[in-house]
Amino acid sequence: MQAAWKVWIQHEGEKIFGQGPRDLLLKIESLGSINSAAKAMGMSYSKAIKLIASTEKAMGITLLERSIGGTEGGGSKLTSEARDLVDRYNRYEEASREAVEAIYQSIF
Amino acid sequence: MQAAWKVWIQHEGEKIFGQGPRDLLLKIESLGSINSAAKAMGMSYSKAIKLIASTEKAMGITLLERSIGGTEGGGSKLTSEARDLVDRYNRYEEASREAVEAIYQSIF
DNA sequence: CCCCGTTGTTTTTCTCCTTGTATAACGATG
DNA sequence: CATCGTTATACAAGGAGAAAAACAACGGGG
Repeated sequence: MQAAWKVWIQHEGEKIFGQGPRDLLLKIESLGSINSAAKAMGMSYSKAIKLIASTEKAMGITLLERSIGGTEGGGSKLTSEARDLVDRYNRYEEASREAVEAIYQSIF
Repeated sequence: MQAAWKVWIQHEGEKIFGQGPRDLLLKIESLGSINSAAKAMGMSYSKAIKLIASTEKAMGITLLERSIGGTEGGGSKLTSEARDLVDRYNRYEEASREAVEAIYQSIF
């Protein structure tokens, strides 16, 4: 029996960024395309692209630099805003984990 | 844009207690029956009863004293173990809320 | 002995979400 | 100019989960 927690960012009651988008962005960064990242995560391309699009719209920032066509077909890279967001979220998540676990231990 | 969080208790990867069961238990305490509590929460009776049953099984404690039949048809009351669990969870949740919001403010 | 509103189980139905598929545009390379 | 693997959109198909419904058992009171 142990503590469990989840943190995300919301706006007007709508979840706009959390673990899912974060993991997807990291995979895109390492693999170079939305398509391969979605496959690697066992997620359909449709879902991946909708996730990215809705996040971009909700946060009002561009997360990816897309390129279509070319020898390799194209690909996507994270913008600096996306990297900053991922970084902040990671720190937010990690600090919360430590805090929540400590609180749990003190109560249960 | 604001912090959002959720805490629960899990065991072997399975979520065994969280906001949902806590809210349901509180409603049962105030209304006196699983049925009326489920209705008040816009939840189906089937879901409510499964939620209670799975929580009792996972935690190994009895949450409700059920009575079937009688003039009023019966009803359910919380056991002292259930009240203790709800109380601990409330403190766990509230302390976590404060901690997580503070962390969010310091990072974003 | 019947009525009532519970608890509890089971089965059916439905709805939402996800996946899958088809289609199109793109552009560097050979 | 044909090829290739992307991005991107639209729509059909499928499945998982929840709700709904049906049914039985219970027991105090009229």
